[in-house]
Amino acid sequence: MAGERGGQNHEFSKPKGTQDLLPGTVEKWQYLENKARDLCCRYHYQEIRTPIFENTELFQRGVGETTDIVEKEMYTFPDKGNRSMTLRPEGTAGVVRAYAENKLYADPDVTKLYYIGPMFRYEQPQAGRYRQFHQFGVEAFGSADPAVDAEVIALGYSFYKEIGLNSVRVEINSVGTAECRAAYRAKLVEYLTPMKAELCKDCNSRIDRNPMRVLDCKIDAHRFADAPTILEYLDEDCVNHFQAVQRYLKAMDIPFDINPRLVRGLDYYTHTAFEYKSEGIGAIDTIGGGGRYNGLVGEIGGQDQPGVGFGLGLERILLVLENQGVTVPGVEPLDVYFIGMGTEAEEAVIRLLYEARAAGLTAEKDYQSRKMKTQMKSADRFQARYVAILGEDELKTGTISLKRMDTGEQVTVPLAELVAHIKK
RNA sequence: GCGGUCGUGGCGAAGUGGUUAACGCACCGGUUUGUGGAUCCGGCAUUCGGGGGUUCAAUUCCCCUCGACCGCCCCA
Repeated sequence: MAGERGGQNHEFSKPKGTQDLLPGTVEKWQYLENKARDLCCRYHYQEIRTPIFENTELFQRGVGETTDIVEKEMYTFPDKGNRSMTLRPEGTAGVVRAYAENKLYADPDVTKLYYIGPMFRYEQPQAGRYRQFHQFGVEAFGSADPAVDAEVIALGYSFYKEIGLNSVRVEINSVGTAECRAAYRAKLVEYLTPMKAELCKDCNSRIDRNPMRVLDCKIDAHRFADAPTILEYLDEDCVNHFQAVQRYLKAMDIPFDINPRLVRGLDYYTHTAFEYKSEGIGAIDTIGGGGRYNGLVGEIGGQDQPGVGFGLGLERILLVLENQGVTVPGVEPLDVYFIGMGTEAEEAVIRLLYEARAAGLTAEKDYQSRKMKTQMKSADRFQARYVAILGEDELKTGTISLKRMDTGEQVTVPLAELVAHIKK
């Protein structure tokens, strides 16, 4: 699990649904972040950092007024100028805003961006769900080429593979254009309405709000085997686009399943919608998702440009990694732990420590006036490769005792050779 | 927003309506003065999330509250 146990019997405790990432855990985060950066570099995506909060209206318009996110999950507050601000609930809206505001569409090439950072949604926490969570996401603007859809899907897929997650499934769908969706929606409502009385309460409310979601209902799903699918209502362009994406994925040998009922929770998607799924986080199986959003840039106020991107949940990835027993690098061991015996030696050790660190070694000493035996235990805990001991004898001769902790062998070397001896 | 389970020392974890709240791990100290990872010895919660109530008496019973975990909705 990514977070730490919380103590409540203190004056303050962390806000519900948030986590303190302590030493021992942050290394895993750094590992994921480094992998993401390296991968983005190879795919030729560049990092963008946008504000953690934006004008509320950006999300209302960008994400969609009728989405769950906007209707009930946003952290919205007035600032001192009485402007309504919102902690970003997802990454795309802010990046699109920055893209438009900074006129990045002037770039003659496709603009390929990535981000890593916290997102906020006011929800009831559970396994794999937090109020502050973190996403690694990419956005590519300026091309409607289905090859970009495929590249984005491939980038996410590669990320999972490279961090050691081999069981990720890719599901794709096409949600068409607004026009295709409207036609499909009408048909779907037509299909569902006669059976309305037999459907569960949730389904009934969803028929009006978002009929495509009804098909996903856990209670009634079995009744909809013969329901119309969006794929039957795609126009020629949409079909061509969708088929091209599939061809490109096959060309890269990226396995995927078509899920005609895949619906994403954000209103802005057009054409391609996809999710990455995995077992191992309790009731939740989506560890990432994305799609194409032609029209969103124009909606946000820029010169219209097509776009496509994804967002991956880092907490969820970490949970899956943990459940699948994938190990990631931990704390760095120490090259050398210094022990000084006596006031004079202590002072010399201060200097040696400084010099060792300047020379590139990972080095530490005791700061609690503990006796030597205890300091040796510390060195052991820190997995120090060497312990360097300086006492009166060594001071007199300008040497230092170096003990190799794995073999236990100890040698006395001239001070001048200390660093070189440890480095080899 | 709704539902379930739970809340004892740094961590894991027992426990009972009533004088000193097991145990394990970790940590600290010691086993004579400058040497770890083994053993042994000793130390380590005036207190059982917070508040209120019942009772002669509550960590143990009741209520409220906060929090954690899990699930529903929906998603990362």
